Amino acid sequence: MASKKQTKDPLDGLNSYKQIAFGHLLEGYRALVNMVEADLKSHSNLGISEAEVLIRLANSDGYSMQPGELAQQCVMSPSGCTRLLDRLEEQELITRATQIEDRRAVVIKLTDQGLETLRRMLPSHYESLEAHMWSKLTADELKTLSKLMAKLRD
Amino acid sequence: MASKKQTKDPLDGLNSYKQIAFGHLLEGYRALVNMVEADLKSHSNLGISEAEVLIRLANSDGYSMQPGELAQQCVMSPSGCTRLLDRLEEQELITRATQIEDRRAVVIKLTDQGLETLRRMLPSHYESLEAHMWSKLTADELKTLSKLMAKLRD
DNA sequence: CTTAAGTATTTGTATATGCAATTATTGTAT
DNA sequence: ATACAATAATTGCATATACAAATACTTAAG
Repeated sequence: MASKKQTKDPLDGLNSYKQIAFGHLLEGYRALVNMVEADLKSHSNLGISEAEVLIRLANSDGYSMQPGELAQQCVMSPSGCTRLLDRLEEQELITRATQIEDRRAVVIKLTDQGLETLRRMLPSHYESLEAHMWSKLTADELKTLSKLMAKLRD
Repeated sequence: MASKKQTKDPLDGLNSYKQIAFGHLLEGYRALVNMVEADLKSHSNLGISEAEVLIRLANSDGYSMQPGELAQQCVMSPSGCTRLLDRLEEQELITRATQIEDRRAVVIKLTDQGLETLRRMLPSHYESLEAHMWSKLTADELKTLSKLMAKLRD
C-alpha cells in the first residue's frame, strides 16, 4: 500500500483555476492589444504606446508632463520613454523643453499638431476598443474588470 | 445662447469608465508581468515566454507540440516562436524533430532536463504569482477575472 | 503525372524596449 | 564653501519580437 503522504509534484498545480486565471490574463491581454494595435496602425502611424502617451498628455494639466511621470504612468522604463518621446518629437507631435526651476527635468508638451492628430485618430480608436473590448462585456463586467486590474497594479 | 447640438469633441471620451477600464488593463497587466518576470529571472535564466512554453509543453500530450500550435496558444507570431524555441533548444530544454507523416512540421519535445528545470522553477514561480496576483484577489474575483479575460480573448 | 495552390517553419531585417553606465543638475552635510 | 549623495534624463548596447520573403513539403486539379 502506497504511503498516504507524498511530496507534491509542482506540476500538479498547473491546471488549478489560479494558474488558468493567469493564463487567461496573458492570452486575453495579448489578443486584445494585438487587435487594437493593428487597427491603430491601419488608421494612423502610431503604435499603442505612442497613442497612450498622446492620450495621457491630452488628459494632463496644460497638455504637458515630465518624462519620468509619463514613464511611471505608462509602466515603462525611463529609457523606453526617452526613445518613445524621440519618435513623437520627430513627428512634431510633442515638444521637449528643459524646465527653468530644475534644469535636470524636461517638460513634454503636446503640440497643436499632436492634439489634432489625436483628435483625428481617436474616433477609430474608440471604434476599435468598442469592437474588441467594450462590446464584449457588459457595463458591470467592464467596471469589475477595471477594479480587479487596478488591484493588481497597486 | 449656445446651440444645444454640438459636434462632440473626441477628447471628451477620454475619461469614460470604458477608457479607464482599458487603461487599468494596460497598467495592471504590465505591472504584474514585470514583477513576475523579474522574479522568474532572479530564480532561473528563463523569461516569462520561455516559462510559458515549458509549462504548455508539460501540460501537453506526450510533452510535445508543434510550433504553430504553440505560437497560437501563446498568442505570438510564428517567427517569434521559432526564435524562442531556438533559445530553449540551445539550453537543451526542448528538442526539435521533423515529423514523419508531414515533413513540413516539427515536433517540439520537452527534454528530461527541461522537465526537471520546470519542476525546480515552478515553486518559486507559484510564490511569485501568489504574491503579485493570487493573494490580491479573492477566489471569486480570480475566477471572474479569468472569465472576463477569456471573453476578450475569444 | 505534372503543375499549382496551400501549409509549416525558418530566415533576413527592422524596430521597440530594457539594463547599466553616463551626463547634468540639485540638495545636503560638515 | 566644498564635496558627496540624490535625482532626471539620456545613451550604448543587448535582446526579444514582428513582418515579409524564402524554403520545404503536401495536397488538389487537370
